[in-house]
Amino acid sequence: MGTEDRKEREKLEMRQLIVKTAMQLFIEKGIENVSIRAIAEKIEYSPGSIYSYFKDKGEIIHAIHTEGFEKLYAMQKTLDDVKDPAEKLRRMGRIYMQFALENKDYYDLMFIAKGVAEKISEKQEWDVGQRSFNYLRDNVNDLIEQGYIVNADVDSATFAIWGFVHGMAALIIRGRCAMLPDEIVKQMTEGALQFTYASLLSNNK
Amino acid sequence: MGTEDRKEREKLEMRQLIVKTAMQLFIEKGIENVSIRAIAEKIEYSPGSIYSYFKDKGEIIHAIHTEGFEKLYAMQKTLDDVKDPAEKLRRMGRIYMQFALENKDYYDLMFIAKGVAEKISEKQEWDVGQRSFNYLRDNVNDLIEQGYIVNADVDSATFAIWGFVHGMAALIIRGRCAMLPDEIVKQMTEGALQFTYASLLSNNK
DNA sequence: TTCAATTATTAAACAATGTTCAATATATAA
DNA sequence: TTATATATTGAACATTGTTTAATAATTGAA
Repeated sequence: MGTEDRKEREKLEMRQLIVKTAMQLFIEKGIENVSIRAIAEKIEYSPGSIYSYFKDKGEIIHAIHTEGFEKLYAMQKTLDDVKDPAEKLRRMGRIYMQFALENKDYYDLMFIAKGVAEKISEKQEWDVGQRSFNYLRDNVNDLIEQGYIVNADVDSATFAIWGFVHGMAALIIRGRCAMLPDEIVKQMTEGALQFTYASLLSNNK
Repeated sequence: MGTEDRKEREKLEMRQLIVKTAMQLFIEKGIENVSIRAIAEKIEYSPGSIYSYFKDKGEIIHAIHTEGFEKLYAMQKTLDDVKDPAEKLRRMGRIYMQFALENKDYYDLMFIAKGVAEKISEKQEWDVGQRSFNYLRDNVNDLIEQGYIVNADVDSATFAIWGFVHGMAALIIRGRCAMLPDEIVKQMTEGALQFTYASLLSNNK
């Protein structure tokens, strides 16, 4: 009897509906301004019903968070066939900033928001983030092996590069550049990327 | 009659007491887990009373935020008599990271938390932050003039350097390095600082 | 000192939040 | 059709930030 399969499928569809709706509202009204009640109302269920599908609000956020990492990794994978690690690094930086600034709500959940990282250390679900981190780390390793980077261990260099792009993204997303016109911020970001990558990648290769 | 002066002084003392108590609780229980009621209880006043001294909770947070910038600027000023801009940059980076990691709650409010930056663009109170930013920017300008930095405009380079240290601080403070032991993170941070500053500062001066 | 006016403080109330749970409705298997 | 399992509900709870009318304390003048 396939009714159990169907039930399971329906349960999954309901979960996806909740996550999708939550994300819509997050983008629309800001992450903090979305209540369980608002999500419930939009999908025309009672608030209590959501708790049959998610343990708590954090679990919904965590589901979106995972979705975000899938998106980011998919964008990174488009660089698979870039051979030169220096060129790959430059492109990765731009892709990262592009993802962050075009998906501010996802990025916020993934790398900035509180109450998400805690879940991560509980579960083993950092995997999905680790995958993206390793994609960068592997490339930094190539950079070192091919002499583009000297006098640095792979982890320190990776952390530096990640910190650099994350820092710019986080400052912008959390409004710490709000006193400057958007256009200027854009120029500064591009200028910073060029300056930094030109400096970090030794031309004495 | 000096009673008005006294009243004003008392009002100020009360504000300071509220801010001080709020900060204590923030550090103790985490910023999100501190209610107006909890602050009121600790100073043995009614919750409503606090609203005679602050418009809303955000104004309390903003007061702490300003205090944090005073602290940071004071630390920056200890580098006033460092002549060599390269050495000054290296030290500034370490001071920044030190401030961030030893005052995580202040740093969070100043550069990461939501609902604080909004207040800033309302008022003209970004000044206090601008002062710290300019301290870095002036030094980057010196670096350019003295040939330590080439092929970069001052704003892009400043944003890059700020982004770099902020990125590392924010990742650590918001638990995105929590899967690694503290000791490793510390080493990576130090390694990243060395690697980055060595790379950014041209030795072809 | 006494009294009116200003100021400070409080307690209660509001609306909104996340979450729980007994009651109800629905769908399933016999 | 009936009994059992599942899904859904709506009301309730505790907690939040904030407002406000009532009360207490303090002030300056008579």
